[in-house]
Amino acid sequence: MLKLTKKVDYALLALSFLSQQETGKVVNIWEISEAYQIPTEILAKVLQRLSKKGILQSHHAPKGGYSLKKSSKDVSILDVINAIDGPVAILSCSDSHDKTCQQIDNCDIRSPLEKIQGKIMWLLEEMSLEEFTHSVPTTGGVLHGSINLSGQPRYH
Amino acid sequence: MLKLTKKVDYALLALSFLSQQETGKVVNIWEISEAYQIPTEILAKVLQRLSKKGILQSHHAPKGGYSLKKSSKDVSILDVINAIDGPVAILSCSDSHDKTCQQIDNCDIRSPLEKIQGKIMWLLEEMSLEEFTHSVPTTGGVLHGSINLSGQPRYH
DNA sequence: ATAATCGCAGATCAAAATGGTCTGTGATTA
DNA sequence: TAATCACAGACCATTTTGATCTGCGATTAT
Repeated sequence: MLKLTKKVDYALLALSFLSQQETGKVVNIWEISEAYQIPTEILAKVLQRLSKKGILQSHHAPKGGYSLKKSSKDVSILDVINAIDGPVAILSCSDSHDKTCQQIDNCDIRSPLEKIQGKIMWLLEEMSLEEFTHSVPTTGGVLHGSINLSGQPRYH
Repeated sequence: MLKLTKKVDYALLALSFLSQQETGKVVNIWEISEAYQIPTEILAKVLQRLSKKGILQSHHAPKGGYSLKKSSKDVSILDVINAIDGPVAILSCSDSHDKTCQQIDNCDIRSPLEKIQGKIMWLLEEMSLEEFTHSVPTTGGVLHGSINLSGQPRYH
């Protein structure tokens, strides 16, 4: 299904939490897990990956914890998904060249779907953590402001 | 992960196959399963759901099978996903009101992500089966023609 | 009318992905 | 040097998904 994993949810929640602290504030796992009722062990793994990918800075000591390494507007949802789940792939066969797929040659669905995937990635890249801090006006973004040529409903 | 299920893949392949036949042509499961190496039993289920949702017409008899019920340009990817997997939900908690989610009140990620979900649904609704038949020009759609305000790469 | 050919339906099993737990290690600082 | 924190990897549980099995029901050609 077209669904985010819980780990990504946890990551986003944690990052949202951090981006609402005073900048540079160091927060430990327990505080975050407490705030959102997330099991500490799994949150630990999630935050580790985020720090490996340069999104968080870890402070490995008593009174330590994690802090944001970048400005919240420089971290996109796509960055987070990439850090936690790896690259987005709508199709299971879209990673380079999947040997198991017999019908690459006569597969008509691949390239249209890759087009959609590209657009989804772009959407995810457009939105930054900043949007999670309450007071941000509205999303902006091309799609939002553009004219709906389709005659179809827009869902937002 | 943000991935389509195999069943949806199968459905799209089958529909792509059907939309490339002469209109109204009746094709049975075996032919499709043969063309793409899909297990017949599971393909059967997939096609059944598509016919329940009014995308396919079933012909329940010898020399029977399935045919497209609508024009391929009137069936969107979203229609197919809805028929096979049920409604798209990026977040596990976004179906009406999930009791298990303790922090609905202080959840900052929900509404921004629902916004993204809406846009994804719109993308999926914009693309029809017609795009799978080779000779179609290019996608059209608002996103494609719009100006990229972001300064970021576009992925397509 | 009846047998062959097709789809319909539900139960059930297998595999994979994900979520979660457990145990122990290593860095830093009070 | 002991307390507090992150780090790391193995491991198990759960859920989702994919696939299979069995039997039934509709339609048509003979």
